[in-house]
Amino acid sequence: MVLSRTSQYAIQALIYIATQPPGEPVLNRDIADRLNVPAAYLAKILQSLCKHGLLDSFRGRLGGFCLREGMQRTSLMQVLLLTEGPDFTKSCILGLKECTDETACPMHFKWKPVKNKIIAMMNDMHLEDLAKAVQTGKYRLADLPAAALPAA
Amino acid sequence: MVLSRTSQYAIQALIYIATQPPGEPVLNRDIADRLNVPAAYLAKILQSLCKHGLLDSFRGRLGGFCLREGMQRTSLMQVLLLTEGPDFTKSCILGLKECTDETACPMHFKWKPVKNKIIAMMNDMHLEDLAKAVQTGKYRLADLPAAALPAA
DNA sequence: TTCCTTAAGGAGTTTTTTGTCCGAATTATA
DNA sequence: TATAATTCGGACAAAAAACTCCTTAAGGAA
Ligand code: FES
Ligand code: FES
Repeated sequence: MVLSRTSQYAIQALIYIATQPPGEPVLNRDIADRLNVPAAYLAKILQSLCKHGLLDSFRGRLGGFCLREGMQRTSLMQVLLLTEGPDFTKSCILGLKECTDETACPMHFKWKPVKNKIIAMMNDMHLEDLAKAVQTGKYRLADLPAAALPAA
Repeated sequence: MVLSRTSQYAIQALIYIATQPPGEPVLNRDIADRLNVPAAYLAKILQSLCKHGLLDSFRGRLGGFCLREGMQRTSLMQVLLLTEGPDFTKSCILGLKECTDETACPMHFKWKPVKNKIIAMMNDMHLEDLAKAVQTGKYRLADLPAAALPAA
């Protein structure tokens, strides 16, 4: 309804990494297993997050991915601007090229406050906090694996 | 950010048809020209809206598409349930299969009220009203055609 | 030094979405 | 009845998104 798979995987992975002890690289394979997501695809996403400075990567034994220093307080908006593109916040819900009060489509003045809510929400959520929420055990980062479902 | 192209075209077309005198079929070609969208693709969408009972279609001379009787008060939600699928309102922003308070992802309790806003908004907007808004001339259904832009 | 493990990077495949084309069916009108 | 205008329906094509595979480079440890 709102985010591409790529964005979803990126956010899930970043939160998961943020739940892990800082400085200890996390394996792509482990993230993919944990999130139940295609590993080769996730690898591309992590690679891109490295290039954009959110993650550090290390090759070889004891390699993997870490949150870059100071990136614990990265907001989801920062992530989404990378994964969805810089126009993420600028779009008209009907697809018009411009979305301003002066070029309003018939949905504009209803949509605008909702859109602003979404933007505020994304600006307001940070990896750190989401990771802590996950660590309480009250929230899920991925679907329950089949093994965890009640036996048939 | 939120709607597929198909949904955008469908809504635009329905609003446009709703601005036209009822009972006088509107040509696919005219809608496509007016909205500046691909005619052959739009035709498929209109065909599907017919099958789902929102529109009536007429072939041959004086043919075209009309809003089905009583469909002036169709809500955008009704349209979106057709174009985005019946799970439109059910999705987790992180892509989890379930989105309930019991199966919450770490974004759930922030996202839920926003999502409910979107749903309420879509339930609240009806073709009739949107069409009237367009008829005031204050709102755009499509990007300005190149012809309407200030000369270079 | 050699082996194993890991990410990097590039090319390619599959699936979904978006968009095109064309012939057949239908209808008003001359 | 012939003709032109229109939607219908199916097949096809292109583009974008999601996903895979393979080779190379780099790093740690035996
Ligand atoms: S112009 Fe359409 S939402 Fe702003
Ligand atoms: S479970 Fe993720 S938004 Fe509800």
